[in-house]
Amino acid sequence: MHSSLFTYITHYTQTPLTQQEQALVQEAFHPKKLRKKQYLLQEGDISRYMAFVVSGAMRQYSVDEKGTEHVVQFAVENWWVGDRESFLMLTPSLYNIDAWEDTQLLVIEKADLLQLYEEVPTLLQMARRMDDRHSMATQRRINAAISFSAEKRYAEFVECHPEFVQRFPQHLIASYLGITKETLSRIRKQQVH
Amino acid sequence: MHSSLFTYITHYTQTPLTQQEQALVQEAFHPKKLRKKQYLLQEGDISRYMAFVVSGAMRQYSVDEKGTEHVVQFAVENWWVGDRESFLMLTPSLYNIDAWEDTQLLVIEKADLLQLYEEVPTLLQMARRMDDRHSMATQRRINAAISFSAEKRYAEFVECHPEFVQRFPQHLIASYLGITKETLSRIRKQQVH
DNA sequence: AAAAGACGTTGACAAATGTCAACGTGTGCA
DNA sequence: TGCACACGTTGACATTTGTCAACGTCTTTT
Repeated sequence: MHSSLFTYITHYTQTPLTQQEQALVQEAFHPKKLRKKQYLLQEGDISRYMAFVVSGAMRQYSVDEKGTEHVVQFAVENWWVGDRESFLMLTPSLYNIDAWEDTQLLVIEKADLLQLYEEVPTLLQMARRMDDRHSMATQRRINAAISFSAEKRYAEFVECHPEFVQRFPQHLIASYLGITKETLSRIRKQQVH
Repeated sequence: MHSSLFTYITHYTQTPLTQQEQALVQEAFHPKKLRKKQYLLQEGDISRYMAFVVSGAMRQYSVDEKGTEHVVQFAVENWWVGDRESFLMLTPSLYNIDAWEDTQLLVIEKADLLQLYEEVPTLLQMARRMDDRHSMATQRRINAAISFSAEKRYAEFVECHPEFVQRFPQHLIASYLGITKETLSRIRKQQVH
């Protein structure tokens, strides 16, 4: 159950965990199963844990006054989910996180994570690398949002996230790109030519 | 010259630097003056350093095929500038960074920064806090970009960044919000009512 | 098997935003 | 002093995108 997490950590740090470290990690991360449509977090809740996706697919989204959903983040195998702002500040979250498919998670509580950072320096290193990657990706997404047309944003999305294109329906991808499902449908129709 | 940086570090970590640590920091960060319109970084360059803004105002922006500029980030006193992606990956930057006003910087090279992280743990702690704040801010900006109307994005911007509203002209703020200067002008006209 | 719902598509129309050109006002430079 | 330039505004118009309703196809549920 935890082995994909070990693989992930090693992949990002080039440093295998010792047996003892593996034991500490295994103890801190608790398996959790979510069925399709189940919530991991609801708007207003405080995100008291972060979770590693072992298998399945999740999404993080906000809901506006009209009830329209806006996908802020997708997550599939070997991604992390959790609202960072709520987790860090212990404030009510602005977002919902739910399972788009039946999903296997490894969940860790904040206090345990902080302690684990002390005990397993490799994990801290991994967190830093992840943060770096995350900040680069968000910078690009912001630049795309303010610079590119909907058509170009979609093309970039398909190129950078083919795994999401197969996994999530178009109306969710549209909302991730900040457009409606109808607009995305028309963009796709044009591109076939 | 370096005192505002010391103040900043202490503010974010609640840990004053020792005399010796201050000396190390002072040695690693080099003062640099930029006149209005001077570049710190040009598209295609590799961002070999990060810089702390002591005084003045900078902007980071991309330029599209049509030659239109899109502001990705503003930075004034007590902010950091530098293209993180280029800095971390040592790849050519997609962005330009230039001085909007005459600006005083404290510049640090990558190798020196990494070494300083080892020597001054407080600095590492500061970096982590900054990254946390940065990731929370970008998450909100992305959510705004995909969920809010131009009008609402502007309202939020004014509320969250009054310092930028006074400091930068409207056409730059428009480009930061992903709209044209004409649209921003009309939004502002409506809101006066 | 039937019913309900999710998903994608299409058309007609409305609303938001962009484009282009013109103008007035400052500011700083020659 | 005068001239160029940056900035913001406005109008007319084009383009993009959203909204709403309808429909067909699947899949899921009953």
